Amino acid sequence: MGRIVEVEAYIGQEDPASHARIGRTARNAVMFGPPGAAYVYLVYGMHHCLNVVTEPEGRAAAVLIRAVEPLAGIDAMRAARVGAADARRGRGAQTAELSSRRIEALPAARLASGPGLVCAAFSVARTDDGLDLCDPDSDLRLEIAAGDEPLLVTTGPRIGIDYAPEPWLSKPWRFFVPGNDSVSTAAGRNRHGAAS
DNA sequence: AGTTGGATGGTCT
DNA sequence: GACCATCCAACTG
Repeated sequence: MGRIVEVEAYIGQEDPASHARIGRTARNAVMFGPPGAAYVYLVYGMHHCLNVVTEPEGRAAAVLIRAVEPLAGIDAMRAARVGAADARRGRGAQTAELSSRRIEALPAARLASGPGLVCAAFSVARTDDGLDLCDPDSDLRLEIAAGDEPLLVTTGPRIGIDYAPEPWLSKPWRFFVPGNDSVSTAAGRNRHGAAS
């Protein structure tokens, strides 16, 4: 269990950074479905990314969960990270042990500090594509953080979409908690946009 | 502290 | 056959 501290928005087929830009396909079909569903896909042949479908059926939009601050079940997340690392083949047993050692030494805040790492820590895979994240009985679900004091959120440009033309490339559609240790480092967690 | 390149496979033309 | 909504190790300075 954790708190989401970094997300990115991909809005509509007109957004050239979105998987929906090419229209409905077998991979992105869930994005065109009802809101609240999980859209899970594989990137770079080895990492999964978890999104939440946000707009009514027919309009493709989703929010990518980029980072989660672990709050409970930290041992399970760590074990899942080790398991995900071990699952990769083509590496010698020695390097596998080294990577396992490195994960064991990781601070809890860094267990899900990136979109691929979120899925590794929470054991999210392609088989979770289409799940209803609003189902209170589901193992994988969203909950309202009741009782928490509101967190400061700031914005910045989205990460890893250099192929997208302006103005989309610079749209401040990445939202994160500035200074939070669990925000992804690739995104440069000390940077912040206009709003504060 | 910042940059670079390799791993790796599903998906679409 | 090209293209990735990434991560990490191994470099440079």
